Amino acid sequence: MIPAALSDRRPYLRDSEDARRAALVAAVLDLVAEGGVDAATLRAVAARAGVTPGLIRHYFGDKDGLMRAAYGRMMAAMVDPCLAAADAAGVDPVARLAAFLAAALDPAALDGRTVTLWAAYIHRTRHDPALRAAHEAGYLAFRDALEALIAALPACHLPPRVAAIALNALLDGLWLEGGLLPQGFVPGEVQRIALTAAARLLDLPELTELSETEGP
Amino acid sequence: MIPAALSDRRPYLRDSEDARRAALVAAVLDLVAEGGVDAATLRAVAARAGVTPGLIRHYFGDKDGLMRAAYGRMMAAMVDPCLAAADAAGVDPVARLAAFLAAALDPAALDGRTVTLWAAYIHRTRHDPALRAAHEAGYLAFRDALEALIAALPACHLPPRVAAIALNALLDGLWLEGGLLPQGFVPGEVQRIALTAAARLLDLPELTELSETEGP
DNA sequence: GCCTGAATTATACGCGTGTATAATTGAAGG
DNA sequence: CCTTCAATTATACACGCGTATAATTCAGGC
Repeated sequence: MIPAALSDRRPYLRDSEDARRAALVAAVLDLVAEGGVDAATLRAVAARAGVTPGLIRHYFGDKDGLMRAAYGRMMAAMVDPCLAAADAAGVDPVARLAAFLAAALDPAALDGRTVTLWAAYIHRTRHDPALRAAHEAGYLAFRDALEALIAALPACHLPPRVAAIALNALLDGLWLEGGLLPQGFVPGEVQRIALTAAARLLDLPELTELSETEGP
Repeated sequence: MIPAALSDRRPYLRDSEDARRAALVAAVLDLVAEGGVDAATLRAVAARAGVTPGLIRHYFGDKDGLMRAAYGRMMAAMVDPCLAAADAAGVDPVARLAAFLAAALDPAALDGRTVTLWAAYIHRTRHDPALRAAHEAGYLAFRDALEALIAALPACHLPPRVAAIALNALLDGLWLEGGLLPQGFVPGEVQRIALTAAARLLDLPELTELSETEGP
């Protein structure tokens, strides 16, 4: 046996399969957000996850498998908090909608990192059928949730589908602009605009004061 | 002199500097739209433009120079038609706005190719200062034009800045969704939703019939 | 009618990539 | 205690990339 001091072989550390998969996926998302898809080379991913490139092949088969897993994780991280916020807001339809909107444009989600990450994947969704399916599923889940929230509203003069599409587009656009040009808005402005515009689209009384109920 | 039949050297064809730059930039945009940024290698770009990789270096210095030029061209192709449509619509503020909106969501602009192209560049705008400046300039030009159109409107209960941001976000989102999920909408639906939502946001009478004045 | 110089092509280099396969490690079962 | 097998690392390979530089071709000035 070769003494540790003389062997430059990387120490052999075991871990659970779940932990390894999670670490590798997290490394991909970090790298993509920092330097674009190009930065997420297998070697860089492995280094950040503290393992060796071969392990990626062991767990994900090839690079496409890794990227697909990372994309699924990203979509969940974007959509789930909004659904959870609505559910946590109780039963009042207006409060539920306001909570959903506020969560969608939460400063954490508005981070340019997330937008960059999302954009970096978009072009792949057009050519990779698996990614495309994941994209459509996530997008429609979000829009359907929005449509359900709108349908539960007391009075809305627009068909729920139309209102959901328009409101969803408004959220997407604000999320995009807020994430890409953070210094173009004063803090909280993006959320306020979303609530104002949503109120006008849906014939609702002003929603803005609802979001300011988070006192210290 | 070696007979042409024996020389496999590519025929030497001269062209103007403008034509060469335009051909190379067009080749970049085509390739990026088709296969993402990865597909736009210097060799592939040169082949599509009918030249040799060395020419790219001659005209653009390095790959970054090429990509910057292509980005500027893309932004102009997205923004200019909207400005032109508004100017061509005469002096009525409402007609001008409707024309601008319709142009922004024109089927040609709504092509998934354009969205893909745009997304493919986004992550670079976060790290490349020159691209970032180009992005901000194009974005703000668009939004300022929108704000000017809104400010000229007869009555608007929203501050022009807020209305412009919201409407711009709505356009961005619809453009995104329409381009990425074309089969998720019936033809013309995206434009109709944009006009309906804009009318509600701006306290305007319905705008939808304005876009249907294009009879044969 | 040559000669200069820009436009264009050709070739070579070094590097990093994804993939494949072999070598090692350690834990669990008999 | 030994065997077995999955988890992990190490090494090798072939390829395409961006860049650099040298060789060619053509047009215009003298």
